Amino acid sequence: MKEESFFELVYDVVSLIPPGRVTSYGAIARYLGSPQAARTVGWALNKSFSSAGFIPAHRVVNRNGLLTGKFHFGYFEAMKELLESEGIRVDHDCVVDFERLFWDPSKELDGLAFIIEEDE
DNA sequence: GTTATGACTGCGA
DNA sequence: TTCGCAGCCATAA
Repeated sequence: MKEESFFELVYDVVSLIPPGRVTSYGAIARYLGSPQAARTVGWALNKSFSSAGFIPAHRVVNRNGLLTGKFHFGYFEAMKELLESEGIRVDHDCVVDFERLFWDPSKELDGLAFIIEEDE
């Protein structure tokens, strides 16, 4: 069963991001096997608003820790407030201590009984 | 069916 | 240092 597409996997990974943590599009994409498919990750999140349940897309930022998709949340401070609500400090649309809060699925989920990457 | 775009990333000049 | 281009997957027109 792992017929899930790249698209579906994004939802799974993003949904697994623990509160107070953030990750990058490239990290997710890399975990899925295509580090350069980060664009698709962002695109998936864009649809997440009208697709799957709630996707903590606010925990997903670009490699610089910059809230690049903030303007997709309705208003610019929405993403920031969501992050601060989880204890993540955001300064000028940039995640503070981004590398410290960085949550890498290929690391955190490495070895865990995840849903994908185990169809063999 | 093809073409264009998108919340990205990495490398080259 | 900054600027520009190419690559990846999926959706929309």
